[in-house]
Amino acid sequence: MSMETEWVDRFPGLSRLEEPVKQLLLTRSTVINVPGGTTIFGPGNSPENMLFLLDGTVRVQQVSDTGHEIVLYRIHAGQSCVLTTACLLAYENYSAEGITETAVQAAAVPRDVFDDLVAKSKSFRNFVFAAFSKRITDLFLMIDEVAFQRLDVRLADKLIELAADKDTIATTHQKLSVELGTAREVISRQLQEFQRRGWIEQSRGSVTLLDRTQLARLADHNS
Amino acid sequence: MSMETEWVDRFPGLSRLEEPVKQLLLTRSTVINVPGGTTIFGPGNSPENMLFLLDGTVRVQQVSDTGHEIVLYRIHAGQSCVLTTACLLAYENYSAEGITETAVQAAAVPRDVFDDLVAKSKSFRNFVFAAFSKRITDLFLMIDEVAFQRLDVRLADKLIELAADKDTIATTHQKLSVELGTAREVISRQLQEFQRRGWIEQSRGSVTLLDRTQLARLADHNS
DNA sequence: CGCGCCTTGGTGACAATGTCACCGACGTGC
DNA sequence: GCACGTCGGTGACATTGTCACCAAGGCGCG
Repeated sequence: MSMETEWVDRFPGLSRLEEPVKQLLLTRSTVINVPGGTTIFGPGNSPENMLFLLDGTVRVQQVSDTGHEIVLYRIHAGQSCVLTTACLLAYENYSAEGITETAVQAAAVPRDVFDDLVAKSKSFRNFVFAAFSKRITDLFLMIDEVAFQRLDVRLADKLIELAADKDTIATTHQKLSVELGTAREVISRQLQEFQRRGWIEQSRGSVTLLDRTQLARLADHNS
Repeated sequence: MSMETEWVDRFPGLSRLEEPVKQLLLTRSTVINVPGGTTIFGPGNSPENMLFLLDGTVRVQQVSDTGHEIVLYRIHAGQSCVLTTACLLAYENYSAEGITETAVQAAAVPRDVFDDLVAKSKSFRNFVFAAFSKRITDLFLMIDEVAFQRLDVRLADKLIELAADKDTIATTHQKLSVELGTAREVISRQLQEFQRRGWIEQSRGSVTLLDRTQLARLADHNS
């Protein structure tokens, strides 16, 4: 019970909203649970609700008409799908899709409630615009990286990001190539080079970081 | 006089707003004129107003910390700087800058008026969110192009875009390389190849399209 | 178990693109 | 005329992308 009545307070960006706004969010939203590996939205599959992620992560990626894939960004617990949903509402024909990477718990807010909140609460407006701004500046950074950053630097950076607090990443060369928008062979060669230097260890379907310091040094060098 | 009182009606996205909203926009905004080549916003230079472009174009580009530059998008007459301005307000430390490519006439709307309009008018909200969505989907497309599209295809596409209705483009290889986020030498080689095929003609500081059909065929082939 | 079949990763050859160093041609200001 | 900066050309080389193909591991199924 307390789960459904207090999720707003556990949401970093929303906890400072006015009390009536919180109540509106709580009473008019539905908490949903989605298993991992589900496609939440994608081409021809627009969601009718705005989602606020309470737990889990959603991966947003894009399939090019050339058949290539690239991961655009991730939505973590405490963030909202506002922009993606808004995009879908405005432009049907875009190719990005959102996939749950883990089991996800989210609060679904209907479109009209969202519009109502934007109209009535200045702090909610700030929250929404801040989310948009953050996303756009992140996309700017991503364009810069894809266009100008060396691949070894980007891979080292991505390995550290994916490892988080663990030392072993359960992933394949293929998945890593989608993360960076490159080819599987290229990832294989770079990982071999990292392994040759003793920075990582590989086995089928997993990469283990041995020397995080050196990886970080490479990643930060030109970032 | 009629210029200052009717710009809202000449603005495609705003002409269908409610009458009171239009009045608010007109009375609380200032029409400004800026010469070409001016940096409207950039690092450490946040504008305090939202701009609605009445005439001219603004080029938004980014300087990487590696020294590379890339053009992110352009704002044309009839569009607004909403998102760029919003971004600047939220995150000071980003590296994009906006430069007027021609003499520009714009309506400047103070931040509090903008906020007021978002609160009061549903159609204005739709206008703003549509602008954000369009920008984000365009950035998605750009990431796809930078990551996966061949350079000859992108260059052919860009040449056609820059030519618009004319046949001769006044630009340098250096500027074209910034448009695509690549190196000047690469542009030089590609243009030589296009010239060898008889598709274009070059002279110092200008490119003339001779066979737009072939260029378009290359550009559309994988787009 | 043996047998397909898919996934995962390795490899070499080659193409496309990026980087670097350097050059000459052109234009501008003095 | 001369110095200087901009513009574009060139060759050598490094990095990255593409393609074709291969071998090992895992999985289901008779």
